[in-house]
This record gives sequence, structure tokens and C-alpha cells, in this order.
Amino acid sequence: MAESTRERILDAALRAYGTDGFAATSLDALAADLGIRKQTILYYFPSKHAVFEAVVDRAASDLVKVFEEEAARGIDGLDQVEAIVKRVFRLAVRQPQLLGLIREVTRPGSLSIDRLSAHTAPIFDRARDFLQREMDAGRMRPSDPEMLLLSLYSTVVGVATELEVQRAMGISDSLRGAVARR
Amino acid sequence: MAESTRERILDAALRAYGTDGFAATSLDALAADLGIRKQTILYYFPSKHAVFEAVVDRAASDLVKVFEEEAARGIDGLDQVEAIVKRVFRLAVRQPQLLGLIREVTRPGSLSIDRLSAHTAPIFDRARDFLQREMDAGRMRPSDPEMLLLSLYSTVVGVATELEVQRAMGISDSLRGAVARR
DNA sequence: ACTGCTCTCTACCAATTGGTAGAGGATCGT
DNA sequence: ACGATCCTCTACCAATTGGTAGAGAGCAGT
Repeated sequence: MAESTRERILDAALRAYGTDGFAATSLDALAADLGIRKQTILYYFPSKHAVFEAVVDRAASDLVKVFEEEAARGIDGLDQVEAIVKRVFRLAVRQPQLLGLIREVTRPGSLSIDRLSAHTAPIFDRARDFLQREMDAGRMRPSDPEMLLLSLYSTVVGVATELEVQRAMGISDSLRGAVARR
Repeated sequence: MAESTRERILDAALRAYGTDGFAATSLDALAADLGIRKQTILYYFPSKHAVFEAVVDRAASDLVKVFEEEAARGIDGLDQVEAIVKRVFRLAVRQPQLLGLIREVTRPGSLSIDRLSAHTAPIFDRARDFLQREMDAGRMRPSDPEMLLLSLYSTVVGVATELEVQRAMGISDSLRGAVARR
């Protein structure tokens, strides 16, 4: 088997949760999509919600990996920020379901918001410290680093979402325009 | 009765669909929230999905109203754009569930995307024509009006979403910063 | 008093939901 | 040949789902 069943389940779950949503995706539907029975899913994960958590975990660790790899390259100032943004962007474009997943997680009452926070808090802290250092070193225009981060985040998600909306509205468009606007 | 039952149902449905999502909100839960039986809901709406469509319709017409009122005031150029953005923004802040509703509608496979489009297409066209005229008249920097519109849209939604995320992440913050950034 | 209309209800249903229990079938080391 | 472990399955279940049928309450006009 090229890919383990567990991994295939996570792939399909990301796709389904990201597009149709968590509540709208039954275990039966998920299993049918994979050509297996739902009991096989429940063998790997104790509950439906556990599947969701696992998907979130994997997506978060993918994101963390991007940050760590890019940080390890040791580029300074705005260049590193831009490199990371670019890579995150590419990740989002290649896997649009990730945006849907974020929507699901950030839903009020989601039990997994803590899970995502736990994963992203460290890189959030590191990013804030990084920005602070760069500002102190005079390599970046000084401002509130946390605010800048949130602004960056919402911009990336916003622009990425825009692509989805264009698709939904039936406007076929090269993504060049959007990227350029960034 | 100060507010008709039908209207109360739509209010509760907007709240529920906007926060928990359409699929995650059962008719029973909706009814319980209102202190009525779900059959009462099904008296006013033929199906669960019809409730959703009605919510979308009302939200869309609210939006259209904003545009029409603001357009009727006959302000020129960027000032009108800013006035509309400001009002839409206020609408979104006052009713955060609207953002969630947009999320639900723009979901792939949503049967209501056409419904929203039907409502918003006219104002979209009018806005595009307006921008085009303003550009021709030299009151605005010339560019592709459709692109500018989409960019505006995603910015508004993006910034508004940011507020939600901040709330989700537990960062209590005045919305001044976000507004200023605009 | 009667009829018709508007509204909300109880009673019920078939289908789907997430989840449990446990039966095999592989494949392994021994 | 052996059990042990890993994996996927069938069978089943209680709860919830959206939806139907229709009773009955309240209130108008006549």
C-alpha cells in the first residue's frame, strides 16, 4: 500500500470537512468516498470528532513545518516575511480545503480551537519575537508586532478566500492579479 | 406580538446558521431556541433548506438596501465608496453571523449560491458601472473595476473576519485598530 | 351559532446518525 | 502448526434527523 489507510482517511476527511464542513460530513459518506466501511474509520479513530482533531493536528504541523524550514534559512527582515507568506500562500492555493478547515475550527463553540492554538501559539510567539527583533534592529518599520501579525494573517486568508469566491461566482481568473495585489 | 413568528424564526436561524452552520443546526434545536415546536417552523417554511434560503434572501436585501440608500445620496467618487464600505462594515460588526452566513453560502455545493448571486448581481453591475464612470471622469485612479470590486469585497470580509479570529483567539481588542488599518 | 382562516400543537415515520460488539482474515514470529 | 497482532468486515443499536398528517385552539365575519 502506497499510503496507509489512516493517512488516506485523513486526506479524505480534510477534503470533506474543508468543503462540506464537519457536521455535514457523515462517517458513512467519508467511508463510502474511500471505498471502506465506517467501522474501519472508527478503528483508527475513537470518534468522529477525533478524526477532525487529527486532521487539524496534521494541517497545523504542516504549517509549523513551513515556518521552521523557512526560519532555518536565516534570511533577514522583510525578505523572510515575504518568503513565508509566499509559501503559506502556495500551501493554501494548493489545498483550498485548508481554508475551509480554518473556517470550521474558528467556529464559535468548536472544541478544536484550543488544539489549533496549542500548535500555532509557539510559532506565533516566535514570529512576534522575530518581528520585534527586526524592528529593534531597524530592519523593519516599527509598529505593534502582534497587530502586524494578525493583519498579515487576515490578509493572507482574505486574499486566499477571494480566490474561492471568484471561483464560486463563476469568474474564471488567473491568480496573478491577486498575487500582484499583495 | 411585537415581532411576527416568521421574523423571529429568521432571526434565530441567522444566528444559528451563522455561528454553528446550516448542517449543524437541526430544526428541533432551532425550535427549542425559540420555545416552539419544529412543526411551527415547517408551517412557515416548506423545508429546512427553505428556511436557509429565506435567511439568505433577507440578508441580501438588507445589503441591497444599504447600497441603494447610499447611492441615492448622490455623493461622488471615493467618498461614496468609503461611505458604503463603512456602512457595510458596520452591518457586519453589528451582525457577525452575517459573515458566517456568507461562509455557508459560498460553500461549494451550496444550492443557495445562485440565490445570493441573483440578489447581488444587480448591485455588483451598478457598482462596476459606477466605478467605471468615476474613472472615466477622472475622479478615481483608473484600473479594472471588476478587480477593484473583488478586492474591496475580500478586504472588507477579510478585515471583518479578523475581528472574529481575534475573538476566537481570546484577544480582546478594540476594533479601532482594524478600522484604522482600512 | 356556525364557518372559515390562521396558527401551533401532538403523534408518528422512515432514514440517517455516531458508536458498540465481535466475527473472521491476513501476516507475522515462534 | 501456533497463537498474537493487525486490520477490515457484518450485524446491530439507540438517538436524532427532516418531514407528514391531522387535531384543535383562537378569532374573525356572518
